[in-house]
Amino acid sequence: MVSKLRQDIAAKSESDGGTLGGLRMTKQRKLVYDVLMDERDHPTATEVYIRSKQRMSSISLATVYNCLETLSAAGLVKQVNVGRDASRYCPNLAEHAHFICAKCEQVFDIGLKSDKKVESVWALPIGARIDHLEVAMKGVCANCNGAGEELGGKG
Amino acid sequence: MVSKLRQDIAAKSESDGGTLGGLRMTKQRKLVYDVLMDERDHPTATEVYIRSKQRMSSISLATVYNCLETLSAAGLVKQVNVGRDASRYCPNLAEHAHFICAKCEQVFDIGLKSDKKVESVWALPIGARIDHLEVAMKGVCANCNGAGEELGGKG
DNA sequence: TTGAGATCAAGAATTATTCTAAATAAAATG
DNA sequence: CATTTTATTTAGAATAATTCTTGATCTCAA
Repeated sequence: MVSKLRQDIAAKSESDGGTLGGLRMTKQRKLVYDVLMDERDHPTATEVYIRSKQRMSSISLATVYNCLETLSAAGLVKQVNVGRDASRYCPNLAEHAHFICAKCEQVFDIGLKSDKKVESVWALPIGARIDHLEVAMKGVCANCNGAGEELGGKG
Repeated sequence: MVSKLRQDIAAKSESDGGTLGGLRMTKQRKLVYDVLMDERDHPTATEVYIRSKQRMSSISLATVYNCLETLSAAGLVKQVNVGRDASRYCPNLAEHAHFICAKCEQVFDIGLKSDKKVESVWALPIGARIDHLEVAMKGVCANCNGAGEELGGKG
């Protein structure tokens, strides 16, 4: 059902307007969404703003925030939080965790092992309703780890 | 080894000063730590500040931030982040996740099921080093769920 | 075309947090 | 014990991300 939604959005992206699941697909919203899809590197709101401005110079930062918020609320993108850093945004709707490298600051999507479920390891509180689960990891990526460590790089 | 550390801190808390694993246990640091131990409800820095001020009226917010940062770095407390909310602090050193209720805003510690490991469900990137893993859940707690829903409360 | 409601833009406001600089306290040295 | 050194605390300024406000603009439906 997620991929069905994807197709619908792609279709909308072709045209000029229309709605999507009650969400009006305005030029700005489409643009922001396209920016996220084009380079799936978990940009921050400011980075999305910079990229969006290259294609629509009139767009404002506030609008980018609005769009990201709207798209998140509609379930079309995910807001990614790692520690206290600025939020990042991600159009990968599959269940996944995030790993950020403390050196190069790249963010990686971490998928579930097949047949595994996140909730399976936690002693969840009985009677509670879990609406949202976020898993964030910080460390050093394979590339930065080992390689370059002795060069005394930035981190 | 964690509980050994605990005892040491408790001991220090009795006396006036001393060091602990290279960490100088100043009045302020002890106070902040005691505040966290006395009411283990995951207070924010501001809440810790308010409680600390009741016992040492001269303490400043900056110092509370300093102490929380120092204690976190020393591994004596954990900084808890859920979404974009203000950080909360927790002296529970066991591996656990956090669940925050969107209605009453209470934070619950969620333990691992016995014999389970967090990493077991994730397809971790080969060659990367994971230093830190944080699991945050949001939803409605057992108490707020079911009870009170029809009363049209705040959230 | 017109009116209502949604969305956008610009900039002000807010909030949590960090930084800075001076004052104080504690530890080390003689 | 007096002095020097170093770490910590304090108060307030600064920062950064995000949200809010207001007026303008757009879109939809009649």
